[in-house]
Amino acid sequence: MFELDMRSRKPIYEQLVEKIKELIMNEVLKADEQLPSVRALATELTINPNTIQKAYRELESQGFIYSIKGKGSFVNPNNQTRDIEKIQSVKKDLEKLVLEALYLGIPAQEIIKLVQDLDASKGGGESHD
Amino acid sequence: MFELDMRSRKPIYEQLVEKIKELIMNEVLKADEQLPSVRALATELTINPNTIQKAYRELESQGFIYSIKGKGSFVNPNNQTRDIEKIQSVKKDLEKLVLEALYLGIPAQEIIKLVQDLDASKGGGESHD
DNA sequence: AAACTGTATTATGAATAATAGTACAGTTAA
DNA sequence: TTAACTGTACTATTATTCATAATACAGTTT
Repeated sequence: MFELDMRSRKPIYEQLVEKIKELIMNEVLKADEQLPSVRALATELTINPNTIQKAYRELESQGFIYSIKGKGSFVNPNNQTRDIEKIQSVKKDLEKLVLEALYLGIPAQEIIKLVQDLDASKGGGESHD
Repeated sequence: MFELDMRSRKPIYEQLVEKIKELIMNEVLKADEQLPSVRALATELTINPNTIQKAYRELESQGFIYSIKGKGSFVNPNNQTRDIEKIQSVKKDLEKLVLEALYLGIPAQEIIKLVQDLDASKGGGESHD
C-alpha cells in the first residue's frame, strides 16, 4: 500500500497519517471505501497494531475517515469541512511555506502554476481517462 | 522578541527556528544583523541556553544565519540558495499543503492571491514607506 | 584581565513513540 | 451459537527525544 521510513525522525503514525491523507485526497481511496483493518495493515507493514490505530484515530479526528466498531474504517466523503479552525490553520501554514519558497528564489509564477495544476487535476478527476 | 507556547507539543527549539525564519524572511531582521547571543536570548525567554543553541545550529544548517565564535550569530544575506535538495523539499511540502487546502474547499483563486500578495510585499520591500 | 561571544560535553528528569500482550464489544457468516 | 473478523481500550516496557543543569574551552573585544 505504501512505504514507511523507519529511520526518519518523523513518527511512524504521522507518516501513516500523511500517506493515507494523500491517497484520499488524490482519490486513490474513494469515498466510503474500506481501509485495511488495523490488524491487517499492521501485519502488512510489520509494525504494531497500536501504531496503526493511533494513525486511524488521528485521521478520524481530522475528518478524513470514519470508523464503525465491528465493521471497519472507511473514507469520509464530503470533507468540504466547515471546520473554521482547521481552515485557518492550513491557511497559516500555507502562508509560511509560500513565504519560504519565495525567499528561496522559487518564482511566484511557478507556485501559481502548481496551484492551478493541482486544482485542475482535482476538478477534472471526474472524467474517465 | 517573540513568544513561545510552552504547552505546545511542538518542541521549543522548533518554534524558535520557525519564528526566527519568519523574522528574517520578513526582513525584520536584516542581512548581517546580529542576533541576540545564545545566553541573552535564553535569559530573555527564560529557557535553557542549550535550547537556543540547538535552534541556532538548525538555522545555520538551513542557511538562514551564520555564527562566528567569539563574535556572535548573524543573519545570512543572499539565501537565494542553490541548495537543490532544500528547494525540492519545499516544493514537495508545498504540493502537499496546496492539495490539502484545495481538498478542504479553499478556492484556488484565494491561494493564488495569497502567493501574489506575499510576492508583492517581498519584492516591494525595497522602497521606503 | 574581564566580560563578552559560540561551542561541546555529560548527566538527569520528563514526555513521547513504538512495542507487546491482553481484553472487551460489535458485526458477519457458517 | 460459534468462529473469525472488526474497532477500541488498557497496562507495562523500552528507546528516543526534549529540555534542563552545570561545566568547560576557545575566540573576540575593550
